[in-house]
Amino acid sequence: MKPSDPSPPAGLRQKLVDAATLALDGGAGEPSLRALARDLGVSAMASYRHFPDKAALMAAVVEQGFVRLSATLAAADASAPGMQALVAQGLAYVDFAMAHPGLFRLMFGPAGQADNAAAARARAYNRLSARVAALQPGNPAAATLACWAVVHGLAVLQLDHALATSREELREALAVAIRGLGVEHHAANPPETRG
Amino acid sequence: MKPSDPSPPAGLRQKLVDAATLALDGGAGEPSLRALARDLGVSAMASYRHFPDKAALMAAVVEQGFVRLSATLAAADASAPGMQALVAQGLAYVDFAMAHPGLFRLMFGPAGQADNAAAARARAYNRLSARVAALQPGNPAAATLACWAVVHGLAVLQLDHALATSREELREALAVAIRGLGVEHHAANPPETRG
DNA sequence: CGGGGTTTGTTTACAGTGTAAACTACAGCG
DNA sequence: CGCTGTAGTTTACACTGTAAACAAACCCCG
Repeated sequence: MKPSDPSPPAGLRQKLVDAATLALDGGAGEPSLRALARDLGVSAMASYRHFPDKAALMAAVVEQGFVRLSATLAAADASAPGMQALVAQGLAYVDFAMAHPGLFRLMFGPAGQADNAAAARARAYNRLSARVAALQPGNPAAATLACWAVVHGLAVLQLDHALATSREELREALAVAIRGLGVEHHAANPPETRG
Repeated sequence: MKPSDPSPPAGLRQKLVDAATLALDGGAGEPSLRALARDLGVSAMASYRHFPDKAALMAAVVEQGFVRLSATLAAADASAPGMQALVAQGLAYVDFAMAHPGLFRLMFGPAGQADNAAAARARAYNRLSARVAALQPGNPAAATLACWAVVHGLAVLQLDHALATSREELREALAVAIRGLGVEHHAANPPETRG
């Protein structure tokens, strides 16, 4: 394969990210740089012109993953009013994890600790936070945390050992948990459980 | 290193598991078989007398991890009555994750899908399930799921991007979520959200 | 006691990986 | 024209997981 056909002049970087994302969801774990290069008809060292090392490529993949997840979440958030938006977001979150298991695991694995990934994650978190705060004025921080935790936990659990949980059961668990969080601001006593 | 010093005759298997567990929590990702062998003063191929491949070793590590986690959880469960036992278990769960980040990630990563790991996980899940069912007769399945999800999500989130969440905030989020789940059986309408 | 079989380990060998180093083709520009 | 920067190449190396063949130590049975 001679160096003479890149249709977009500097498209390799994006192609690498996309190919890695695809391979990731293909089931087998992290693809090797060489395999990616082979798929793209390029030499093994080509990726080093765009990323300092493999971890950087993976970080880029993770970042793009968060952008997509964030967009999906935003769409779900806008699809329903009030508390139902939370449930919708939760389901979208779990759906994303199931649709892109490899990517999802990478996003929240050790590779997801890169700075750009953290920033993208923070953006998604802030949107959720605002939504939750509107519904739970009492203790928005704890409620937001708990809310994300349920959803993320559900996603990971579902992903990992398949829980044998149907989508309906998922929705129900989600609804129960979120309603539980929301109902708390109706309760009379937010007890100070002796910190 | 000549073959002439194994104090316990067949202790290599356990030593491998322990060394791998230790290395895992040392920060750097999955240790290499060769590095483990080096640490134990044994040849690179020695582990293949005890495990068919690296994945099997890791599965054994995961299994032992679940045994330990289960024991920790059981202790926490017995340390307080009623709903406080749930919060205690949740905190113990998160503490375990923080104390053994590498192991924890492995346990719930793709390596955790081996059969023995699934069995160990099921045992822990059943204990939790029983505890939750006692507190939430209305919809124990969904509540159990949600409960584990919050705790697991909290652990993973805390692990991953450090959330900058103090232990107090964690406890609070945990308490809020679990109380929310428990309070639901006080609520008048357990709605059938049209299954 | 001796001898075979199993267990536990060894050495050697190979394909695949991430990556450092040096090199090449090509763009734009003085 | 030559200079410089970019995007890619080939070559080389240390390291990985693992297959294959071999060797010592154990057990049990004669």
